[in-house]
Amino acid sequence: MRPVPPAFSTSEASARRCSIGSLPASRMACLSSVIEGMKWVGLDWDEGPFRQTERMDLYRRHAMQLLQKGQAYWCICKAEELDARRKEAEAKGLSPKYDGRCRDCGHTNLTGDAALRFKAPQEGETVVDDLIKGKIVFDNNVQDDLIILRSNGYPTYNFSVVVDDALMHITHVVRGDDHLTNTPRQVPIFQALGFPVPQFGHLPMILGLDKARLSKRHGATSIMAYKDMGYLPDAMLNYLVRLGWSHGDQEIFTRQELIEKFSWKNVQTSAAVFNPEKLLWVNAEYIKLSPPTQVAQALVTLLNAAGLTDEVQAVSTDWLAQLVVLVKERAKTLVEMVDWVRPYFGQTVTCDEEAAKKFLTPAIAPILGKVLTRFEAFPTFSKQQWEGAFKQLVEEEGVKMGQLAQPVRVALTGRTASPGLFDVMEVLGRDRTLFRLRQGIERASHA
RNA sequence: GGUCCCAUCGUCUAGCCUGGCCUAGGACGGAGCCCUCUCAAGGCUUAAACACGGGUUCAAAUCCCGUUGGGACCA
Repeated sequence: MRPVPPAFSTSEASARRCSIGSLPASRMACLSSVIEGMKWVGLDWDEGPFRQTERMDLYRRHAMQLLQKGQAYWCICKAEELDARRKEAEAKGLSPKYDGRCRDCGHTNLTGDAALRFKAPQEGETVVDDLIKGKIVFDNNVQDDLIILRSNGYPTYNFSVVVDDALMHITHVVRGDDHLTNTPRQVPIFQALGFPVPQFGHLPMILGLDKARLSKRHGATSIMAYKDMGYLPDAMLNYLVRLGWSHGDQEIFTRQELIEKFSWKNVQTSAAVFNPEKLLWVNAEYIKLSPPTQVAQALVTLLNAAGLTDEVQAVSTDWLAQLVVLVKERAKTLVEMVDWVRPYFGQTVTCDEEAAKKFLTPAIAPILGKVLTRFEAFPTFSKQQWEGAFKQLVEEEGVKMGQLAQPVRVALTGRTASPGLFDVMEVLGRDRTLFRLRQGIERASHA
């Protein structure tokens, strides 16, 4: 899936179409994951998806129309013959295109196993004024008389998309640049059918780290895998759009900005390498910038997945948002955030053994006791007051801040790394802070 | 093989159209420093690129030609 900057798809003249070729059942699963991915990042469409298998009569009708107008003809050459002749031509150094044997024979399809070929113009040139690549000129004399209906009666890709685009009044065809050379094959079909030719825009491909085209092969995870890995849909969209489009030095865009600032001129012409590290950074930015309630909402899914369902149900959404604020600048993904946030659920704390061994020692227990006493003296929690009291004690005891802060941190969170001590206390609340402190002292004294 | 597309730091890119302001700017990642109760975040500094060769011009990353390299399509 190649995301198109939303500005394109919102331009009033165009309906947004999601079309699906004829796929074997095995690939339908793959397709639904594309649709799921589009929905997740909020790429919307107005019509469809359409299944080409349900539109057969449309394609056949238009094919017959071309036949009647003399712009198509039945070809009775067998596949093996064509193969042989192609190889022959190649051996002689000629272009391997169809030799036009049946072009003017006026064959009919009596036997029912002829293929219908489009009479492609053989003179002049087909000019495509691409929205992204600019003017591209193709010589018509290298164009093949391509088959539009196979001998089994099914339309070929290049024909069916033209019929679909025309019938659906598509004004802008924007697709990967792997379709670039299909364009001069399609344009004459629009013209032969008497339809206006839409504007074309060919976006460069996205490559994997190895510079090979991005595919499921080399771990190019499906877009939904990023949801599970804790990426925000807005971050995903921002990264993907920015990959191949730019607006000066700006890196982070709101959806609105994306729409307002989009311009074809700034779409990159060359392929881009997908860089997971930068995506990670963009995601971190979004975690920091997005409304905490929104992040919290996305986090809940991951929390549940991590088996914290009961814990989540026990707390308010407001408190979850507060939690997000507490840890948002240290988590680059929601999965990381789940881990950061774990210690703040429940009454007691799960203590990291090594952390406890190092910081909750008998030696520190007495000072910890004094901390507890001072805190207990306050009937309610106040960041300023508690921090003041703590610092005063540090000074009186003649210890370094860190010497006391780390043991308290371990007592409160069970870990040696956490957000600011007093921010932690605020989220924990007075009672749980005191409770965990007492437990810590208990543990320290008996260590 | 033919046709078409593409080419600026490792990566995403600005600049190219409308040559001079480019001793090539930003971002990710890297290195270093600062801040600091830990971990982050943040701030500052730094290394790192115009694929190559010819032209045109007073002047080219920018215009022209060629080469090389990558890619797509055709079967």
